[in-house]
Amino acid sequence: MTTKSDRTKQYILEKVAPVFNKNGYFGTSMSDITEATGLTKGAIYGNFKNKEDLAYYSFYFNVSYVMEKLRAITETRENSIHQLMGISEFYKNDYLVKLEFGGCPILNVGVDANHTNPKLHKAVKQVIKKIQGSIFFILEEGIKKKEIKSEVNAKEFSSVMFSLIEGGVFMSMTMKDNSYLRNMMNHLDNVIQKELKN
Amino acid sequence: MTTKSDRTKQYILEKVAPVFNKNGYFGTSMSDITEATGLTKGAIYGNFKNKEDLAYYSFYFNVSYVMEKLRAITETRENSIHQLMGISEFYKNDYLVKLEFGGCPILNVGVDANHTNPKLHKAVKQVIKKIQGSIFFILEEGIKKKEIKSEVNAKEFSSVMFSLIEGGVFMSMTMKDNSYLRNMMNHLDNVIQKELKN
DNA sequence: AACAAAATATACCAAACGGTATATTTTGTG
DNA sequence: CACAAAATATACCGTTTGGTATATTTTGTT
Repeated sequence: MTTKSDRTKQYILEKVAPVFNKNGYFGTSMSDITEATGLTKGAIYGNFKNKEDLAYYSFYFNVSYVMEKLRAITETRENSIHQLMGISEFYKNDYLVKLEFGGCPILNVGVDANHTNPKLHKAVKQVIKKIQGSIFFILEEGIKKKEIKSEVNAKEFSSVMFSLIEGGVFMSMTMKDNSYLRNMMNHLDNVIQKELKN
Repeated sequence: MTTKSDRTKQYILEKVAPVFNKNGYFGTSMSDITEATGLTKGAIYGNFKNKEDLAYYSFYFNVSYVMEKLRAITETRENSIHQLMGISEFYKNDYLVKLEFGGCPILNVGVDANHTNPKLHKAVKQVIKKIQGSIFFILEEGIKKKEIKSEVNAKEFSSVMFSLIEGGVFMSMTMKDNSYLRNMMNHLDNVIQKELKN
């Protein structure tokens, strides 16, 4: 059973998470937050310890969408090559539509929190490690199943693949031009076909 | 002849530009600025119109280092392939050393200003266009001189190459791990050799 | 429907914010 | 070295900041 507080917490995150994602930690004030939610400080501070706490949960709220999508892709496809291509496809199509959200929370908070908020920065690092770990796992399984060339360095490739994604996301977001991310994912597809596929 | 004001302006930028680069626009307060410079508000506002103005010049101050380096690389090398490899080399070696600076200003301000500061955001877009334009020019010249395959899409490749760089920079900065950018530049070298070189 | 507990609103706090008017000091020139 | 102009420091402004104590309302249970 969900309590009133649980529902309000969720509601607040829904409204506030995109604001943090767009404006950053210092760029988001408590009055931005009360305005976005239509609630008062009493309600906000009754549900979250402080601004940092709220930013922290907002980050995970934002990141959960991507995490869920990636999980779904890797679960519904058996072949490792198809899994990797699925990720690329996601960023090529679905992802850019979701940019009303304010772009990639990993990128945004990664930059925003790097020199200013150790707790948030640590959270970003953990999420990156987790996603990169998932890619690494797909690669290793693919090598085992002989779908992927045995000489592929899974650690290195997972690093490059994630960097490719974030690079494309940054450029498309900043330039307001989808072609950057699309070009990057086409490039990734090409690399997968030529360098990975057995 | 340089006036006192000119010298102070330069001094302020030297001290303040890294602070803006690290902490972002809202994360940098006027007291951070007076503290970093050892000057008072009177001196700051006597030399810059306001905080935004200072952030604007700080961005160009930060970006000038990279611009200068890239210019030097393309000027000292004749062959287009060597020019591109030179850029990769720069990011692999020199660049990571300069990270005390607070990372790539294009990345940082690109993310920071995107939804909060149109003037700064516009400045970032212009710088990106300029650098990407330089890469594009190298590619086209290389194609003309038959150093680069004629079927290469220069527009697309310049887009991918810049995205590769920023992706690697973001990951290395966020993860505090040089290998991301190094892996990306190795990947770029590989692509240049295999897909570009005639 | 009563009523305690939980949740939200109101009213307030000191501190910090960006910015300015003015006083003081430093600078360069005759 | 005098002296006006330029540059910097000081003192202050109203507003907003994140946060809290308390009053009021809403909620769920008997």
